[in-house]
Amino acid sequence: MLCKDTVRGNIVEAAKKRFVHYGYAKTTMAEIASDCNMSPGNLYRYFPGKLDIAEAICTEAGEYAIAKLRDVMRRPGRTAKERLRDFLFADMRLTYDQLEFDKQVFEMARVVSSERPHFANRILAVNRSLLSEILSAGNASGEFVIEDVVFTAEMIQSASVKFRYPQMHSKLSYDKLERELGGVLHLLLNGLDDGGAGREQPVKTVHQSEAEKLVRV
Amino acid sequence: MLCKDTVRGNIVEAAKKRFVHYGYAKTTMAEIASDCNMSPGNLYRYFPGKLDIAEAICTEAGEYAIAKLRDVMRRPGRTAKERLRDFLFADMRLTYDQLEFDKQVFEMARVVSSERPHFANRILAVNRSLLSEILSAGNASGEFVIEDVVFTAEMIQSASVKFRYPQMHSKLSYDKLERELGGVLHLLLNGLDDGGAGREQPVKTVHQSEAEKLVRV
DNA sequence: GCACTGAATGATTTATTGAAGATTCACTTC
DNA sequence: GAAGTGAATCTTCAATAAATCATTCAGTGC
Repeated sequence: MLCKDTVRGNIVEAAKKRFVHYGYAKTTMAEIASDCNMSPGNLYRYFPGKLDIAEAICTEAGEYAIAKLRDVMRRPGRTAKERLRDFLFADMRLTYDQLEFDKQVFEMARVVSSERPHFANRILAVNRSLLSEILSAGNASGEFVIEDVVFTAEMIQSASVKFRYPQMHSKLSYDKLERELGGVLHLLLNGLDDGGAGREQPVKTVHQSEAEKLVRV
Repeated sequence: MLCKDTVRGNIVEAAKKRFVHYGYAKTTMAEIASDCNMSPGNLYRYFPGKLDIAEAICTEAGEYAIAKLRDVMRRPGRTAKERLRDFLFADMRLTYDQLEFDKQVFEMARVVSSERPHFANRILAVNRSLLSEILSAGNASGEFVIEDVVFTAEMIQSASVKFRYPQMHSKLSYDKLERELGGVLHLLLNGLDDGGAGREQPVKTVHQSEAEKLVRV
């Protein structure tokens, strides 16, 4: 959180209120300036443009999320597998809470990541570095035997894309998403050819028949 | 492929030519009708509307893709793992070839799957049933020990979402996608805690440093 | 010369409206 | 009466006019 006492911090706070309440597109620079008791022109002494104010807000939110994830990651007394699970679920939860229920925040995030692709990449890279940390710890403890930790982190990101992109969330309830992430994680951890002993997945023949009914394309 | 001799088949063929050449939006019912030497009104004796003609075309394409995947799946003398690999790569390749290079086809697919969500679900369900077949064969041969085959097929679909949605293709070259699918597949097959012996992944410290440089959010 | 103003500028968005297109239906043809 | 017509209707699209807005900059006050 930027200091509210600085002019820059003030602008960010004022803009955040407007963006969250009315949306990015519907907020004008004049309104933000007016909220800060200054003229529109003066905003440009502190930010190159409107988009940069939004980016600053998103950066703040990103930092908050990273901090939260670090907390989750570093809870004591957990195995690397548990940490990985905690991390992926927390990440999904953060995205879901931030973007699923707030149209305006979603709009802002969409604009920023489409106009500033670099921004989204940076977030993804930080996320990957945290994942790598977990994997390395798992290597150290003997739980994992991973040669290329960063590559593997990238693959975990690829496989969990569905749980980090809100466009996909739109169709699925949080419960459904949790179930799916659980299933994918299980595969990622154990692979397809594990022993199969002590698995919690029940055999659901209902699914089979449902799927079969649909096979008519 | 529908029979060209039926009126219905004729309409589909004429519409396909137009849609592929000029795009869905830019093609008018009057044009399709004219190509079939009939009046626009008469089209409605054979299809409820324009969208249904597009859906018929997509269904045809879907059937073609399924047939191709069945061929790939049933190549003799392959292990279940190899079959799974073949299947996922072929699936990605089909999507890529059909949608990545043809703006018009992509437009049609997008319209149909957004206006007729049911359609996309059916395709996905068929795909899943083929996946299940592979997994069951793997169970039978002892390669896999999977309790709930259909659930697992669903999870494989979740984890490979990135490789079946063309929106995501936009940013990545085919080579990059192949590399990623290879990596994800490796994880899915072997899990994170496998022995690590005889792995083909080289340790690429380049990645590490690249990622680290970005970690500045 | 640093912090700021506010009118000027040019880009973008919104509203309006005329045209084009999807769909319907009363009617014809064979 | 099954197959087909084409003008009528109602929706959607596209062009453009009007307004709004982001951004700039010459100028003000301290």
